[in-house]
Amino acid sequence: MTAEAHPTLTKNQKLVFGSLSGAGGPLTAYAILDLLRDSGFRAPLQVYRALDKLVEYGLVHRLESLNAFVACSHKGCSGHGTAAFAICEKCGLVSEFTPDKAIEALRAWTRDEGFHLSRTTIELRGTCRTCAGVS
Amino acid sequence: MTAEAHPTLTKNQKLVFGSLSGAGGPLTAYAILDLLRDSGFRAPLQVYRALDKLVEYGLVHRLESLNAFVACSHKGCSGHGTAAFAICEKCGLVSEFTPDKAIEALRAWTRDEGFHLSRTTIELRGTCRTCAGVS
DNA sequence: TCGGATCGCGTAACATTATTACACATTTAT
DNA sequence: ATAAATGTGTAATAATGTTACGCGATCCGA
Repeated sequence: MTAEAHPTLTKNQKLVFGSLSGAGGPLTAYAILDLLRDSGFRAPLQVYRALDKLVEYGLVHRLESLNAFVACSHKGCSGHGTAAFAICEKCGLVSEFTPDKAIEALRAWTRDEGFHLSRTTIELRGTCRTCAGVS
Repeated sequence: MTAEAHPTLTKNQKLVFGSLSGAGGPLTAYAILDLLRDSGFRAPLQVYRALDKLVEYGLVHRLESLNAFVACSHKGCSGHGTAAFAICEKCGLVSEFTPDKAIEALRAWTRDEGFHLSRTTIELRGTCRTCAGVS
């Protein structure tokens, strides 16, 4: 849970985090860039640099299977453990959750193997309750 | 484990699967393309089409966090369930395993949520026993 | 056995995602 | 005050993935 404080955000980091928070869902780096052109952003690197830091601070997660980024759902987020994501392939809804049992099972494997874990990606693809119901 | 037979592979599928099997580790689509130029491959699409099918048949896995592909480690593979991957960031070693407990825990979550699961990605990043020992 | 439907294949062009290289500015610690 | 570290801006380029189009082979029903 590493509830460590993160540094205060720089201007660009605040802008990127703001656009992700406002989006209510995942955005690609280039989508963020487009949103922030009015705020003076001109190049992808400005976005990627801010995202790197935000991910490092635990304020933003990267969705590997989407090549996109999403604000952490912990509202007053100050860092936390591994998260999992369920991604609806119909409506795009992304649900963040913390599957403690699964995480512990994976950790047990790493202990047995002598694997030093630094980062865990868990992403579920499928159809959310609403879309599954509609069929 | 859905031990269903897959269709016999086409020429391109065999070539792509062969290059992945021979590699002993993950390859990007473009790395495969380069390996197969001598066999007549000219364009990325030839690789991606074959990979799509091979993934569908369960013979190949996609590593989302690497944008790469790896042959399934089940030697005489004829399809199986969800796999997890531990990726060493020092030496590039990728270990495939089947974390049944973790998978069941995730499935339990999907049942509670009414989420219809179609595909599960579990990828661990870190340092393998050997590289961790070396420090 | 003819004809359409499906599937695989080849090629070109293009779209999307991410990084490298370089220069300058700002902040931080001494 | 100054050196080091961090953040910023810009341009160019690399890496990854997709769309569009046409052709040939195979499968299958009429």
